Amino acid sequence: MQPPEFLDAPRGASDSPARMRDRLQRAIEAAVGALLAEAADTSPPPPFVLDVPRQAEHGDFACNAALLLAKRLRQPPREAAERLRSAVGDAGGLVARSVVAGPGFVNFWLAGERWHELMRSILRAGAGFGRSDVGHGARVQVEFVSANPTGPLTLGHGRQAVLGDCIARVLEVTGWQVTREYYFNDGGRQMRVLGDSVKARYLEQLGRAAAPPAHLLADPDADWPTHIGGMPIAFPKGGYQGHYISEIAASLRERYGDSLIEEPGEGVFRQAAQERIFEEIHATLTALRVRFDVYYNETSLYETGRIEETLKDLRAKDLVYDADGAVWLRATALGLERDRVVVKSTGEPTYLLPDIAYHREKFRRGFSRIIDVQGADHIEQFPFVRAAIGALGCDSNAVELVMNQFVTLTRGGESVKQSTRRATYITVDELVDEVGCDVFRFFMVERKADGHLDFDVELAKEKDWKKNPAYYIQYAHARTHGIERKAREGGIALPEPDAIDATRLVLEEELALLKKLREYPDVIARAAESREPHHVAYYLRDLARLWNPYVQDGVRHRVLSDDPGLTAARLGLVLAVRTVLANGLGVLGLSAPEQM
RNA sequence: GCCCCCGUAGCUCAGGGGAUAGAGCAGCGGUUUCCUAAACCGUAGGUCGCAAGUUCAAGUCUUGCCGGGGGCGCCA
Repeated sequence: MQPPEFLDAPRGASDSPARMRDRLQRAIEAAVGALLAEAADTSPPPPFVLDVPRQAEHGDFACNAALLLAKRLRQPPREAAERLRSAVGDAGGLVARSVVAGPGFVNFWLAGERWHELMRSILRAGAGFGRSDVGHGARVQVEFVSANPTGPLTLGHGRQAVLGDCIARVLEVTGWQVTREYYFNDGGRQMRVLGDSVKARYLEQLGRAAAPPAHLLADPDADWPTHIGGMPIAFPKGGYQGHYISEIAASLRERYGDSLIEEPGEGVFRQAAQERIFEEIHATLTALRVRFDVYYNETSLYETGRIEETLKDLRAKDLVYDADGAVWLRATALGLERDRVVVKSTGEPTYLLPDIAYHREKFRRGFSRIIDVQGADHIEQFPFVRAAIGALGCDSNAVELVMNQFVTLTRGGESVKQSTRRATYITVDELVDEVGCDVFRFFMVERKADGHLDFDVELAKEKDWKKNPAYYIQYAHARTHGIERKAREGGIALPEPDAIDATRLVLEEELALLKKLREYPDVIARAAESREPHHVAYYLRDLARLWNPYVQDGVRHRVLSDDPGLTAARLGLVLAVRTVLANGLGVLGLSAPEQM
């Protein structure tokens, strides 16, 4: 029943905690199989769960297999559980004790020695602890942010930047080869409006045009006259009102004087605005420690003929038709609720067509997994893209959507109104200046992506660091270095992993820490699989909450003591906690300071 | 009208069908000879929006309703 290598393994051999659970899992599977065979039941075994119970009294692991099995064995659950328990036995020395509990759970306690080997395996693995190879080096693309270069990044983009980056990081540590990609949406109407907005401000600054009055700019539905007091109004309806537009216009005026008056908004103005804004976006992302491997230009899809090709291929499959002077995607034929326009009656594609072409390119570029991180405002779009590329022969199941809801700001309990149109919003730059990159990232990634995020600026700015969760975790890490510094001062060397006798750690809080450390690889695996990095943030808070009090109570269990063996064991714990905190902070893209 | 998200402690939120539902902040009461008091301990606080259903077992899954947010264009 047990894998032979387990029995043969030399004591102290690398025995990863994840494998400890796997072994127990296999032992239970075998026992379940035996019980079913005895009952002449040939159906597949039930998918039971073996997990870490909330209550420590319920053991190191608890299994619900007997509850699922009871009916098929025609036995009361607790009786089935008892049979299962004895069939599993000690699982080859892995299990010290097991009991039937509650309605029919089997609770397992691992043999102490096995449990303590965990610490050595953490120290040996170091930065590799928690890593795995479930991705097998497969190529995955994570596309995120993808904001149009029409203005500074908003908090929604900031959240997405951190979220996407953390998803990429957690995939990297689980064996995927990740490409971070930003879809640079540089075609289309929005960019023309941007150019026109800059040109209008340019003309206004030269006294060649009048600015629309503020009350009209404030009203999205307002129409405005062509002239005011004999002066033409150049500013486009729905134009970009941010102060940065005027700044770009002013720099063009300084450089070119009035020689651009006859230039179209779409030319120099648009180009200058796009470049300047993109530089700023790039700088913001850099300040957030977010770096992209690829900036993919929408315009390149036109230049390489991919747009036309996609349209042609859709037409060949009878998935588009002409109506009202436009070209429609026959989405209803793909099971969706309505058809949608892919080429407007003006001859210009809508955003949908390039998006389909782009996703098709993702497959052509060899990604086996494609993750789109998108704001809730784009959610409607996704099913159409997915259905269309599926119809074109791509594996649409390989495309995933990670949706993130918007960010609201509160400052001292008061909500702060954000309005892009009126340019009365707080930018990522401003907020990062205020709270710092680490805090910003932590707050943005701490919440589940598909829920609204209430960013509490007061808490984020909190310099009373015991209240600020980001600092609380970093401080826990810094403390491990504090102890190391103290040890060095006292001439105490850090122990080698093999020289540590972890069985000296017997206090309840020490065992609680070891158990928490053991969970780390599971947390990472789960965060990666579900694309939910917030689990890592919560885990780190939990771990810090165990660690800070432990260090604090320097009377009950001082790390540095007169007992060299105990000191070595506790220094081992210090290093193990540090390793896991540092690895987890790394997955979230936060720094792990040695001193605060 | 249709679609998506949310509804869990005073507030902000975790919770992978399992046992007595958790954390942070804010309360209240304490702790300083200490590896950082930038800390810690204790305490209080809940009909998990409501109602049915599935299940041995529902905060978790299904349906309906109520409440909040967002989206529903030949805009992106």
